[in-house]
Amino acid sequence: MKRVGIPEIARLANVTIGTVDRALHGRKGIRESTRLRILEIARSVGYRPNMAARALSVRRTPVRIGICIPREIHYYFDQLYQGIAAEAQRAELSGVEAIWRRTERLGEGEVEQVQELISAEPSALVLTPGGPRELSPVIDEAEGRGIRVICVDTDAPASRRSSAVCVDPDVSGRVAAELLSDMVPGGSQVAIFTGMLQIEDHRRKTVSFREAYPRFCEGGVVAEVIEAHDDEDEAFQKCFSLLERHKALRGVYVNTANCLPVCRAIGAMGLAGRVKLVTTDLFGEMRPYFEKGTISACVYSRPYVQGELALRLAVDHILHGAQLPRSYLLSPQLVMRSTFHLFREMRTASREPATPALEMAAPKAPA
Amino acid sequence: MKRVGIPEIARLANVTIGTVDRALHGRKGIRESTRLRILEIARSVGYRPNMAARALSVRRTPVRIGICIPREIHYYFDQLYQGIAAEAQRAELSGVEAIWRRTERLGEGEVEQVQELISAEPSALVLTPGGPRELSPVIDEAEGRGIRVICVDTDAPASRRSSAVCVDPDVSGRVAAELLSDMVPGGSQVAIFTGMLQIEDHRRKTVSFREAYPRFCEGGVVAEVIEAHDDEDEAFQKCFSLLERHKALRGVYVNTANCLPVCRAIGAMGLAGRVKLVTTDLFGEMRPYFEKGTISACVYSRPYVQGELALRLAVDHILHGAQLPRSYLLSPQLVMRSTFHLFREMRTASREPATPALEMAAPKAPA
DNA sequence: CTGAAAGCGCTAACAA
DNA sequence: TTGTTAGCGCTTTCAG
Repeated sequence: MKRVGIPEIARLANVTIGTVDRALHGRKGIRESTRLRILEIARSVGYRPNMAARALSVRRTPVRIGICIPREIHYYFDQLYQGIAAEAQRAELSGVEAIWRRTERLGEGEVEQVQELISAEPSALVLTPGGPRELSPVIDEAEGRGIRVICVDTDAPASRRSSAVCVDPDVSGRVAAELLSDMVPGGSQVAIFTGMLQIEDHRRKTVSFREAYPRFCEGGVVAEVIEAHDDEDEAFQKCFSLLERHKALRGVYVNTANCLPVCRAIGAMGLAGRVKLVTTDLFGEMRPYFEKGTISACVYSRPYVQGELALRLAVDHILHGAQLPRSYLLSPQLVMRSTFHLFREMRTASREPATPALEMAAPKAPA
Repeated sequence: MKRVGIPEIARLANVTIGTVDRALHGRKGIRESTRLRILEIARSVGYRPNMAARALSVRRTPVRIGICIPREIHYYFDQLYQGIAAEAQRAELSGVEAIWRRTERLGEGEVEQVQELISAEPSALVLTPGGPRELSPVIDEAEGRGIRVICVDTDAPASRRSSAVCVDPDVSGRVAAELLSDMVPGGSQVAIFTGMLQIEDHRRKTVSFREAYPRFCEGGVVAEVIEAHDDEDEAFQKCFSLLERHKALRGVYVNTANCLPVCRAIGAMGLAGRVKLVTTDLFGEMRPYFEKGTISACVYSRPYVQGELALRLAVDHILHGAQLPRSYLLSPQLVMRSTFHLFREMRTASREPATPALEMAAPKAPA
């Protein structure tokens, strides 16, 4: 029951800690017989190494993990940050140090930042490659130097990155199509609001929705795909005129964070709840539209969870030697009126320090 | 950029490490002026404590966490086990030891097991209180001895347990109602399949569904509530005759793991996809019914995540002094045809993982 | 009030 | 082949 360490094993084996160390780690310079004897003793007393002591002792090159992610966009990357930071704090106990570089926007100046990170010689890098084309050579260079690169949220599939934690945009679009088709009658017309189709993420969500919707909804038609360029006024105007143009419209899928103007336009037309709305991001300002039933569901990529997971993969790999999956595909979380209040993203505004949350959860007040 | 420690601060401040320690920790026996001076220096050099060293230095009593959960039921508790075990393995790095006690069934002999765990004097207990009434005094005793008790999956709200990680069954029933009402026309009749209404979890899901469904679906009616006692044949028979009795039935909500016979009955009647089916648990055998569209959605409590979270709360509390929320309410995960393949539960029925290796490889030095 | 010193359990360099 | 010893950065106790 009591925790025994190397000194105790040494005592039991009538040797010194040096010898025990050699035995336990398969080092050279020890007779096979004593090694076996010591190992047997270690096993019989249930020896477990004290990792804190080890970390403290071996700290020649500290374990460092470089992180390069953008600053917030409608809380999205802020959630990603908090997820990574929460996990990084935990890893600190195990002697892991996080080196942060945050870019102003997704992809902006990331090449330079990542190169800086590489020059710090970390054991791993966690990145959101905004411009996979430009970044891929840098990623490959890092991997060439033995730095494991883990992409998070966005991927650089053509690079040699070791792993990627993402929600597949195709799945995101498809499940939105499935949900929406479940909520409208057969043959219904629906529309898509996106940001810019040049953006990989927007394009793929849009394409997979278009492709999946008619399969899920017999006779269903995607009447329009509208680019609103993540501009509030533009989105409102375009949605408003869309709804006037297509009186038969039964559903709208918004695949950017820019859903509020769409909610407002639908509300202004008195169509809240009648035109089914499926959105993509999740943040505090959406609350009233969940409550009123304007938003029927949200297909959310859970950046907080992705961040935790990405850093955890890195740490588990470095410290435990765990294998890195080539990619780690998460299911998006479906958020609805009955559940939105349970998500940390809904506690907006207040810059709370990262709670020890693996998942979104709202601590409720003591009864 | 370089990491400075207490000795370095001591040098800079022309004091010894003892004094720096006093300043940093607000201990008594230090002049206010020197304390401020040291604090200022620490801040300016960006002091971050070395957690490994602290852990090593301060830990006289090893950190143990007792865990008492049932063996698997349709993979559910097996997932819970794996979640806890995965997190426990990680925590091992930080010197946390897990003590396991698994009961044969939920609540069966748990009092004895937990009492045994208490006698091992752990820092925390993670439990699934199957019989909250009998277990509450034991929980209270543990808390009285300073052992933090964290309930997972099921709660013992009347006890003095420090925290509980759960999916609220009311929310589960409510979101099922919301989903189903979104998928059927107004005024639709639906039915509920449950296990036994004496079981708290079944009852609450059933009640909240009944209460919520008419609110979400105008004119909607819960035609029947059927207890199938988690018996396959009984469920099939009852579902079959239900579907014959109510030709107008548009949806079914199954709130136990016993959904397969319902799927079969719906299939046998040629109603797959026409009668919308919302289920509750998630396991490999459900795959074909997701693929065929028999199951429209699954409201899943993610025991794996709950397990990870519960153990993590315990560890973060003990090691980092993080506060324990009185309850941690998770949102259930909505699983659909487009996403079910992304869940670990859909992979082959996994056996218990082997006991962790005796010795971990030493952290390898970066190249 | 402040300094000095002894470990925590482990690794690693050097001695024997 | 084995033993000895010096730390890793921090907490803690005992002197001054």
